Amino acid sequence: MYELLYKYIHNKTGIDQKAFSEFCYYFKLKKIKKNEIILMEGDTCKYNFFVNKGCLKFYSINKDGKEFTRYFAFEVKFGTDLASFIDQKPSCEYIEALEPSEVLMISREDFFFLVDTVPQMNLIYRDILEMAYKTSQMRIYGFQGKSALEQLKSLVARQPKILSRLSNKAIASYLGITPYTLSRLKAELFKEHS
Amino acid sequence: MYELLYKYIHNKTGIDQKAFSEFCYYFKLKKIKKNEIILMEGDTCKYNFFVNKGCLKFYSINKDGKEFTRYFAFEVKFGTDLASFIDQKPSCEYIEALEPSEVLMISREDFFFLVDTVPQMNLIYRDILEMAYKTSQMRIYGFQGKSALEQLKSLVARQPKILSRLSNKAIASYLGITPYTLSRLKAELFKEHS
DNA sequence: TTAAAACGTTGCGGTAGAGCAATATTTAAA
DNA sequence: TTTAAATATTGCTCTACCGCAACGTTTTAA
Repeated sequence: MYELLYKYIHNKTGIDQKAFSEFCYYFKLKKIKKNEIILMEGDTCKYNFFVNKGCLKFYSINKDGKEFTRYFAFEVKFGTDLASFIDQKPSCEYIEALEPSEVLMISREDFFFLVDTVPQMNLIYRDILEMAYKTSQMRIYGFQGKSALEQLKSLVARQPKILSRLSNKAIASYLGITPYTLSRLKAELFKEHS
Repeated sequence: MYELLYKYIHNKTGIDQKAFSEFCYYFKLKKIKKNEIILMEGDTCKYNFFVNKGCLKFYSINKDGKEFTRYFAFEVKFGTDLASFIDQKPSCEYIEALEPSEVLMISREDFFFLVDTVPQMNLIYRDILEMAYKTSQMRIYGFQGKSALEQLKSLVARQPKILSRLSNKAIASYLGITPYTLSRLKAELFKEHS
């Protein structure tokens, strides 16, 4: 149950099993059905989620009812609505499982208790903040001024398995295009590769 | 010289003049000419800049030679390429003065010395990190799926003076559109308001 | 003060992507 | 296993924005 989380924290901090076992029980296992929503817009995000299995989609819905995905969290990744989690104020996004999933969840209170008392968890939090910022920057600089086809190519380059694992709808909402356009782009990509 | 910086830190932390005066001299005044570039892409960003007067533009140039602006720092704002500043690795962006400007600059070494020794500066750094993240999120969620006109309107709503203070070229590169399109949108905006 | 350079506006045609509709394919439920 | 529902593909038309070109306006520098 805690193997992946241990591996994750060990890789980032060099923690040993004994130290890990002293706090890992703060993380609770939760099974999530496909398409189950674990955070609604407007609710306060009370947990940080570590994905053991499956995939979470973090997205918002704009005034025209269109979905925009900020982030997919696959196995061995943390994910939460940081702004809501940190300040305990209403979230602007939804979190939903795209597959039957298992997460290790930890409450804000417990999480910050560990951040303040376990040096390795302090490092992990710092890493989470830095990655969150860098990921945001990448989305701004990496996509701006690029055609949809170029964006798709760079997504595939970074995460080759993503195309076969996620639906067109999900990927399109991440790229900010329609599923129609994505379908056409995939056809083009395939043409180039043959 | 330090009035604005004192005001800024006082507002965020309640610091008093005496405590402030014990470390403010770590910030050095620098005057920057219009169009002067104070960070080049590829160089390591060694300083954090607090704008006393004028305006800094933070932007990158893509492979087609097009400029994309991430952030404008006006008076009473901090700005730096955080990723480069934190890790002391090559920057992906340029920093340039859009007006004759004055900044208070502090080196990475001194900055983190203060963050680690002055509680109020620790708070300031946390605030900078959080704002950087939230600003990024706003750019992703606030712009995606919106027409250029809607983006322009929300920019004007947030910073009404920006249209008259900055050139079309600067604003267009922030919105990810061409100056031609911006010019046409401004005409449309004006039509609506009459 | 004046000439040159930079910037802003607008007409025009071109293009990427949107979105409907019709069909094919996959997935899920009974 | 069969059928319904969700998803994917593709032709067609439409629109927002691009980008050139030509012209007007403002800024800058000598």
